[in-house]
Amino acid sequence: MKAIKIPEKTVTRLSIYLRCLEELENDGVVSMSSKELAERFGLNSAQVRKDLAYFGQFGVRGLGYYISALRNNLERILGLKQGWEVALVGLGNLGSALISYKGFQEKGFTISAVFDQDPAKIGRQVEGIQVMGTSRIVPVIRKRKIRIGILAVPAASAQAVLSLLVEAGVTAVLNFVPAQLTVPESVKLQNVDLSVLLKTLSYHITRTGRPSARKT
Amino acid sequence: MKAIKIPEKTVTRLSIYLRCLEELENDGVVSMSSKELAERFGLNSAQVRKDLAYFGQFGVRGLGYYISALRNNLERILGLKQGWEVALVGLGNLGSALISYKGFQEKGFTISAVFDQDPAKIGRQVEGIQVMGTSRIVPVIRKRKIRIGILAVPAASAQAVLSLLVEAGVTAVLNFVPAQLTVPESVKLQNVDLSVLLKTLSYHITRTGRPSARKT
DNA sequence: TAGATTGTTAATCGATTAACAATC
DNA sequence: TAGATTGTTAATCGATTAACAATC
Repeated sequence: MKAIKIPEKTVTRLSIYLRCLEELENDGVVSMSSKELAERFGLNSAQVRKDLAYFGQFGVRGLGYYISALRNNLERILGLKQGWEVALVGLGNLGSALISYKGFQEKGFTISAVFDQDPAKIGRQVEGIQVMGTSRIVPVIRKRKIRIGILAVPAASAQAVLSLLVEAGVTAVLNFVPAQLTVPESVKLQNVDLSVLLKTLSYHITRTGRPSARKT
Repeated sequence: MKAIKIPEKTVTRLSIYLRCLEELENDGVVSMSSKELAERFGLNSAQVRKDLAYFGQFGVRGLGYYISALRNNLERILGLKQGWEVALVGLGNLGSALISYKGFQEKGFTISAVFDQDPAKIGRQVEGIQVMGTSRIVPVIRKRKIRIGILAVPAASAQAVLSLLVEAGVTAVLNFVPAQLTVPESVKLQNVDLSVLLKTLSYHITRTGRPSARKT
């Protein structure tokens, strides 16, 4: 058994390829070369071939890739052949937003457990799900064997809640909390730090744009 | 004038450093070495020094960095000494979520214009802001000199709306739409593709975890 | 077969890290 | 001054891209 490490960036690109392949399939396209695909993605054709080659040989020399077969393979590789249950912790502004956001469901990710520590929220129904207290995190997630968590709590309690999620058996967390959090090696922590992203935009404007839209 | 290109990753790390410095300052810490700082960030000390060195000499040899002065410098570099107005386009699930999310405001980013193409939404007040039709994007953003846009519309209309934002003079866009969009060189498009992030998690579980939590 | 395109190796590019002279 | 730590150069590492033999 060889242990070729697959770059994180490759996995990210794979799901971008997949999105594009779904569109192509809908348009009735049967096959395409890595060169044509790369143009759509705005990438280099060698990169497309190399990304795919990490997982096997999916192309046909002289012809290219069959769209439908490739789409199928990418879904399998990414683990999208099955749906996933997701546990959301934190029902503040962002958490509430996420639970009513339909985008996750469409991709096969179902928020099926919601936790908050506010007694005023516990017991309420949100999008058909009863909100539970944080003391229920470990038993409920364990029982239902949920593997994905979404962390949308205040920064101060983030590490404590994250540890509970990990204890409960979650192995992948989508983290919206702007804080330096630690997880065991085996757990994947995917950070979505909106304030960092905005600051990057601020930097860009400051460096490249003429000053304007000042707000006091 | 020299044109040293500053890596995107450096800018991202700068805003992570800033968050940590704010905490340290609140704790009354006066100074710290790059080694100690790097430990907090989970990074290499040489990287911290190099990231900072792109922008000037902020340290004191033999001592380290004064927390307060460094925080101040990073705020200046990132363009956070001023507040920024932000235009939000798309008042669906995610857009509604974002407008009530208080996290942006706290960091000095104020959503001050909201657009949607749905006649049922136009004219309504949301968080004290009157929703405008998409035909108002160009005149309103131009008039108010807004430089940052948030894109939260359906994929099908994303490119058209994005082009309007660019036409209106926006130079930085936080994009939540999972689609391949194009902007002029001068415009910074920051993608936040939640479904890609979830698929990365799915991949991680599939590769590393035991199968479980199957949803049909 | 001739033309096209893959899969893969080798070259290039860029980012991270180690090392150290400069200097507080 | 002696000890510590910066700023920066050089070495290393990893990811992207060019090139091409294999082969449909």
